[in-house]
Amino acid sequence: MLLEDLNPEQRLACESVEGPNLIIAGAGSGKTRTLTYRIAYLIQQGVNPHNILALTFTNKAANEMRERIVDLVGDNAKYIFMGTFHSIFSKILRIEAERLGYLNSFTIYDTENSKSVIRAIVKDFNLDDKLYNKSYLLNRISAAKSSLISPQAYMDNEQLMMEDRANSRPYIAKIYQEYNHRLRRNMAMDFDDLLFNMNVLLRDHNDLLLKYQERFKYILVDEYQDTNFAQYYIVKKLSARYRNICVVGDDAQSIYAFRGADIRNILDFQKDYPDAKLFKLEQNYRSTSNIVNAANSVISRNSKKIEKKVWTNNGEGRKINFCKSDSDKDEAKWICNTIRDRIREEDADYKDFAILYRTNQQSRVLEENFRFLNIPYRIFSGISFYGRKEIKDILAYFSLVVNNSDDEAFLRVINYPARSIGDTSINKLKILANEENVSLFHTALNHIDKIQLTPRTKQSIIDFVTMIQAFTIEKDKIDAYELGVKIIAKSNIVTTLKNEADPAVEDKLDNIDELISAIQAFVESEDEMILDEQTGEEIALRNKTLDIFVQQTSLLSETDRGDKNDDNTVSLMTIHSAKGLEFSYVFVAGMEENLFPSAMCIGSQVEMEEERRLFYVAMTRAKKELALSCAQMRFRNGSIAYNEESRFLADIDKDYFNENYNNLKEKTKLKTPSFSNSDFVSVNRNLKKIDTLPKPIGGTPVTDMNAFEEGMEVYHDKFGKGKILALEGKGDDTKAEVNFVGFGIKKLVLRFAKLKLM
DNA sequence: GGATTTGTTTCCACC
DNA sequence: AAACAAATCC
Repeated sequence: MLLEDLNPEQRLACESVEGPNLIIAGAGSGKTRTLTYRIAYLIQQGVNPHNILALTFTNKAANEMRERIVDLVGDNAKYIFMGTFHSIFSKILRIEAERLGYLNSFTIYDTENSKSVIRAIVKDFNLDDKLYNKSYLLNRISAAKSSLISPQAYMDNEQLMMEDRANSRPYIAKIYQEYNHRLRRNMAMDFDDLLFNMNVLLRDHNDLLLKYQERFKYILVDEYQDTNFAQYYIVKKLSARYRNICVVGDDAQSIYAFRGADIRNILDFQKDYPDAKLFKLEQNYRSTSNIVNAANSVISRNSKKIEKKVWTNNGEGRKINFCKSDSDKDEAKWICNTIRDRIREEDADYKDFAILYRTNQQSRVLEENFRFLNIPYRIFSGISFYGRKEIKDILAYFSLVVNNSDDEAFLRVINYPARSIGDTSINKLKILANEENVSLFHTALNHIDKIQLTPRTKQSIIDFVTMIQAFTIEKDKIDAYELGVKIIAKSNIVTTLKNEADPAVEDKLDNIDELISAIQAFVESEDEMILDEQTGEEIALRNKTLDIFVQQTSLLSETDRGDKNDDNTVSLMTIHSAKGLEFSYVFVAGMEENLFPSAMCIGSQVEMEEERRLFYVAMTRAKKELALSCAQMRFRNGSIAYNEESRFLADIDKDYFNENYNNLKEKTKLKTPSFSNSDFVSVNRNLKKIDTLPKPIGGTPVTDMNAFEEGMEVYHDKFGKGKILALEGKGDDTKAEVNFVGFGIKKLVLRFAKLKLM
């Protein structure tokens, strides 16, 4: 029997096939397994795979799940519609593009493209680009789109307009409007448009709403805690007819509020569907009990959550390993050494290890060490494969061929490789394009005679657009591989690269080869099956054309990238990209205040709770051993940062740590005999204690950080009287070790400590 | 028009 | 520190 491998709760969650269902799945509770079996069970019960829509968090997860379901219930299962929100709805938008006034060859803009469009608008509007910062604007626009607020709705929204005025940025609505206008002119959609336009499609076209409601009779959503309003609304609309909606998630792992994810979607599911059945998967099969309990103690500090108790039958396992090093370099060394030790002493391989960090820039120093020590590694985040310049250049050629209206692509490649078409000529083209209200490509092709250009430049432009046009004519006739290889050859990018005195040329050529292999794999991949609405016949979508390749790749994340399966490498990635993954040994590096939790969240309770959930996610990736590390000194953004250890360390009871941590704390404790509380940070949390402190007494405030000397008696607002034991650093970075009466030795950054001389 | 130098920005996570 | 944009020179 299919479901006999599941535990009782998992099994109940699978068997409840009809109606609204909410599955709260704790970390490591076999969520993917349950989802997989649930879908397999649906099919076994006679549900047509065509009628199943499964929305997952990564494309890779979708593909793995699909394969597993095929294994369980047979080949028919490959027809289920499964993938990320963005990839599924981009496919539907492609099919229905004309309803929205788009061609189906529309381009999907990534963040870089979007920012570039915004920068151009700010320039054209003659606005201050410091005030109208492109990242800020894109965030603002993205937030609006994720909440289904159109430019018009934005202008009509008093709240938003008031916020912008209060921020001295009254023109954001106008920029948003112009941004959308330009995207449309470029026949492009940004990431948020894929969701926004899907909503428009379902809102304005009743026949399509009905068509997809009928099509997707059973809807499953994974990682529901990370859905935003636009996603929530699509799901709500699509499931409104049959109400077979099953959402799976864990509120404790909600980590995407920054991009509009709304935790209320999962918290309020039962309000939306009062008849919803609730299932809780609480048994953790992944981690040791020490890790599970430590993670529980962290998440228990958060206030807003659905009650659940994650537990495990697994053995206690090893205590949490810890290292506080002097610098980021030493931290990296410690991690590498520990990995080597484990591999030598235990039955472990490089692929069993992951190093997780809060910010991408932390990967650099780690990478240096891995290189130096010859430990094979792979960085999953940071500059992704498709973000590399040489790859983006080629993809821009592809985009322009597929969609001649794509001005961003045009501008990127018009003079790369150099064709003697400089800024002056391009600006003339831009002005004319604006007057004619057509794309740059179109202007160059049809209106070139209207501008004054040197014959040489003019010929260059004509040659360029003629070349692109020739490719465009072929785009539906030959497959992506054939056309792609042709474009790469004719564009001369490879030859140009070879002539550059760039030490990284070999890498770049390798990357281009990898891109070509990816196109080949795409062309050779199995055809996607669709159902003919009229006849009910299954049809293979055989067009492996370049436009589909381009659309598909723009939605790939680095974690989706096919690892060369037998890759035995240590994984380096941000905690965000580690979501859903697991490793035997997990290192969380950079456990420091202002880094993790990020400086931007300190001061906001809500954001701090999200950081804490992020830490929870990091901890629960580990199966066998969890190691946390921090550095006293770290290079960041061109300067040295000194940070205290992360407050999250103190969220974990010290019993869960090994001696590395407790010895360190023991030392501190010995130096501070008068502070008897064993919880070494309770000072920070225990407000009562602070309230009972003597009221501040007099003293001289000090502004010059060099005025302090060892042995001086000082006064601190919270810790009271103390004596300076040691000073280190100078100027604004000066730190002091001060022995406070009743609080013991504290290390303080003088700039913030507001010490007074007694 | 193109190369080189100088100045400026970004410093949180991502589809 | 490094990536990016602008300014300057040839």
